Amino acid sequence: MSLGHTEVTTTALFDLAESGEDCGIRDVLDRLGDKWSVQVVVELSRGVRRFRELQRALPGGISQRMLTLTVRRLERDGMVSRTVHPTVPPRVDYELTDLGRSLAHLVRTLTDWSLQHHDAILDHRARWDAAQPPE
Amino acid sequence: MSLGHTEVTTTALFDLAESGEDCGIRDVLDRLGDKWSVQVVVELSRGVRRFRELQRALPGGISQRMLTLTVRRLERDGMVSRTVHPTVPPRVDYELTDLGRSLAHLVRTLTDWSLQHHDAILDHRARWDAAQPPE
DNA sequence: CGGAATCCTACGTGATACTG
DNA sequence: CAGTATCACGTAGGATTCCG
Repeated sequence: MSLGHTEVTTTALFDLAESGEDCGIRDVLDRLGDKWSVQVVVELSRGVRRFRELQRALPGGISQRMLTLTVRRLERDGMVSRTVHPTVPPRVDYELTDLGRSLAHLVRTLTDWSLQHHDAILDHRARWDAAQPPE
Repeated sequence: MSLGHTEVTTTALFDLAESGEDCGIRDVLDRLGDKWSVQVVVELSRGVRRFRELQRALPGGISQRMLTLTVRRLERDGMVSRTVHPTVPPRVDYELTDLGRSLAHLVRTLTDWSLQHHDAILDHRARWDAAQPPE
């Protein structure tokens, strides 16, 4: 499947405000920034989910391919555990790990911030757009 | 320049864990997730910066085009103020707004979390990669 | 059911050249 | 200096098909 092993993603050195060190924030942002990871983490924070359950639960309609890629990447990073039950038909359960639950808390912080400031952002946008070249 | 007005980015409804409401988290994540915004915010959190200053300060080497796009989007969202001094040669100062400083705090939270868990993530990745089909 | 493999497209990003 | 305009490219993501 090739999830693009680490050499690719570890491009980013990043220099933080007071503590002038780089950190792995790029790895985290790459996951948070993609289209589905956050939604998957949120849904899994509600409990164990099977593959199709997860797919149907996500608003917007994720494709099988993207759901597979997303849970695989989360699993690779240790956020999600994947349990295959050798039954027929097959059954695969996905669940947040401790690390994943920690990430869920972080996501919670993000959503809280978004809720608080989203209106202000949209407001600024509207003003900025209005001030742009009438074209 | 067309920064893709709001219709495009407001695709995401998003359902949060306990509070089953959607919020503007997608707008925020789109900005946090792109390649340069976080670095720009961090650099600006250190003080006012001119265009070239900003460009030279960013590790990795951002192109003029991407720096322009990045600061424009941040300005559009109300995170950054842009001040043009009508001198020759021109001088343009960029500075975080209150909203931008609030975002900087959020970024701080993100980097802290990353610092705490990055090792664990890399660890899991190494293990996952090693466990993969030897191909 | 839970994928993998393949093909295709849109968009984010980079490189380069030009301008006031 | 601080941009804008063009082109060119890689890749995230979607649609479809096939498999155990």
